[in-house]
Amino acid sequence: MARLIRPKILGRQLGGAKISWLRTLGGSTRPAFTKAIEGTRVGRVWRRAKWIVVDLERDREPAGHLLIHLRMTGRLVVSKEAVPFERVSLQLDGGAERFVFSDVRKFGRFQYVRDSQSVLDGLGPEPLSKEFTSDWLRAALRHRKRQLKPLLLDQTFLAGLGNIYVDEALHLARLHPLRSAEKVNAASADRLHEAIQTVLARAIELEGSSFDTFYRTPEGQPGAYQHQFQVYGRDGLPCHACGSKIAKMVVGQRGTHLCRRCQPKPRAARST
DNA sequence: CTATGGCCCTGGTTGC
DNA sequence: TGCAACCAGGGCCATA
Repeated sequence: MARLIRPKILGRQLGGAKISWLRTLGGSTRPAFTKAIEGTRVGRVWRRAKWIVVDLERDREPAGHLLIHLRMTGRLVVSKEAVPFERVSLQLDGGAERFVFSDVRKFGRFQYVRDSQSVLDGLGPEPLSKEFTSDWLRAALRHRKRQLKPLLLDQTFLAGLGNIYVDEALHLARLHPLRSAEKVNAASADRLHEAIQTVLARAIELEGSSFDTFYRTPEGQPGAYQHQFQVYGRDGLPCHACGSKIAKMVVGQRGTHLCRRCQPKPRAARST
């Protein structure tokens, strides 16, 4: 999303803001937000974990950042037309185009911060960075007692994985979501490391997963990773690897999909 | 440190 | 057919 929206806003000047859902701003008031944004120019557009970061400049000097989190149904669009479920929109270059944050469920954030550290500090490593090595993962798992699925969803442990990609990565690594992290042996940790990178790289390449009317690129196009799903949303269907039925369970209030044959349950967690 | 559950929201799907 | 219950790419917070 950061990469796709970048060419549409880079270097452009931001004008008036229209805020139709206050909580989207994440705590600031309409006047404070508007004053901070108006007249700034878009510098770098980058990403950290699930945050899209838009660096702002005023007279070539740093002037804070927009921190954008799409949560479930957030979407970024540059458009002259009205966009359904607009929550925040910013004039671009005083012209007809607007930079719009649309969000059906209103969970997303489009907030201004002077300093991005407070929000971005404390996040785990990027799964596609050099920092995230199989050695790092092996060591990190060794001293954690949590179940793999909630641990991998924890952004302070590893940043950027969501429900779909955790299920897909665990299946590819042949690991049960309830397995305790400390009981993952070195070979399994290495498989998990590789699976996480494989799944994420491929999903980014295919521009994400679109299985209903939400979840679109800024062009309104669907992604294509949903065609690669091995387990997510495939409960009751045969596993592509072994043919047995994909199961669905609830782990940490999240729907969790797995193949019980490819991802056998560890003895200690055998009761659930 | 870990686990659990409520809450924030709306819309599409499921099931009676 | 109609309507209520349930579920959804996420994350915060309080409590135990």
